[in-house]
Amino acid sequence: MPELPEVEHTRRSLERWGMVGATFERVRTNDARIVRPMTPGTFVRRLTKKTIASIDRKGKWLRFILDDGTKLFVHLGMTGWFFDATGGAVNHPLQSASASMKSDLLRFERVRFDIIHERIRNTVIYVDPRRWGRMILSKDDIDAWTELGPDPLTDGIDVERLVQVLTRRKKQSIKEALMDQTVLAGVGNIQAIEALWKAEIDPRSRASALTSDEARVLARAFEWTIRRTLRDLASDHAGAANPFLVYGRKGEACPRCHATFERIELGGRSTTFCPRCQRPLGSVLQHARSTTAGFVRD
DNA sequence: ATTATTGTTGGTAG
DNA sequence: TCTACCAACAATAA
Repeated sequence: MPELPEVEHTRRSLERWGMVGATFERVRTNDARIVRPMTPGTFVRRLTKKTIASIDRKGKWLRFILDDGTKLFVHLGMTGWFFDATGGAVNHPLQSASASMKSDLLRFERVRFDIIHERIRNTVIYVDPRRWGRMILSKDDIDAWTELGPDPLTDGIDVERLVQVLTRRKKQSIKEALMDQTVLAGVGNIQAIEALWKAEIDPRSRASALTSDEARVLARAFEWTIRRTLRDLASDHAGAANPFLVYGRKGEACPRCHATFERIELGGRSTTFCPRCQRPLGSVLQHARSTTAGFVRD
């Protein structure tokens, strides 16, 4: 289900459900795909009776630190969810977390955690229809975690570093480059689309054309879309409708300039953008200055 | 029946 | 070693 904001929301939900400080009383799974290369039996044996000291996140990965120093890494893939058996599901940005949807998704239960925290028992269920998610138990940090770039929310965006790493991407579009997890951890298709719109940057521009000034605008745009998505996920109407301004809105009017949004493909991923007010890198600031003249600038 | 979907990875080529 | 491209993974939903 996940990009950075959804995974962060999931992390906060797991904390709210009492997972930090809890002990795994019983773990059940028979899904050899999600826990690979460990077998389900080994996974269950290694996790049972361990206590969770903390849960942190980098990009789209969650990391559970256990009391014996081992770590459980979790990636939600495209369709991974956590459910609290007694309460609701983690909110989904694009779909309702209604009771009917929950019971529908429970057909795809893959891992079940029975936990106990200060004598209170709870059950947390991992559901994942497409089974692209992963759960990896390891003594050390795994490569997939270590190799991630800085996380925009926890580390912030270093504008000069961004320019420097993107300068090498001579062939790649700015949008594809931003979705590379070593460039910025946690940026996926939706957040890239929303941030490029906010920054008024044409997603087809070569990544290497990004200037420092444009990178600064882009960094602010990421902060804007990440905070906005987090706020939406925490609201009680989350999942009621598409909360995004651009993603999934091909054919609709751009809220800024009222041109019609177009959909193209970049790096095999669907990309919605405004053909009028999203400009090629190199001309973005001049354009922004001319179009915001007389208006308040953020 | 066809097309699209919020992500990563492993192979290949340069 | 780094960059770039693509098929594969699985299960729906429109």
